[in-house]
Amino acid sequence: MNNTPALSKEQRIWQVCRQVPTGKVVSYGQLADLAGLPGRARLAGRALKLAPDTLTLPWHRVLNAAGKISLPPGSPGFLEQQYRLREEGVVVRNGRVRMSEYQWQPDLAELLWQLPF
DNA sequence: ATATTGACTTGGC
DNA sequence: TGCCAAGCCAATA
Repeated sequence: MNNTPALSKEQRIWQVCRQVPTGKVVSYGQLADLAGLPGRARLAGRALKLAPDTLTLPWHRVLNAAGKISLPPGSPGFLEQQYRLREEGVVVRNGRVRMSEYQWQPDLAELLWQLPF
């Protein structure tokens, strides 16, 4: 029988975020969609904010739908995200990246295999 | 119990 | 390009 406890919405967001490959990015809305939470972009943002550092999530690969870093420009978080993205070879100009070039397009069947739900 | 606040998105102008 | 209004809903106030 199945004793696996259901994952919280935040945990599902975290699980999907873990699958985003180096050098690629996703939007909050896309992250929510892939986690089975359509229309819940805000929840995705909140989930990342609440994520424990011990999870070492690639949170920096998550941008808003316009391809822009959603943290306050110049803030510590903004600067760290920009730095981390550049470390992976992602070109960031004015706090923004070209989604047409870097947006992750996952193979849904494969993603399904990876996720615990 | 009502109101405001977000690491957001989309459509319309 | 940019601004605005809706829609979203858990957490805060």
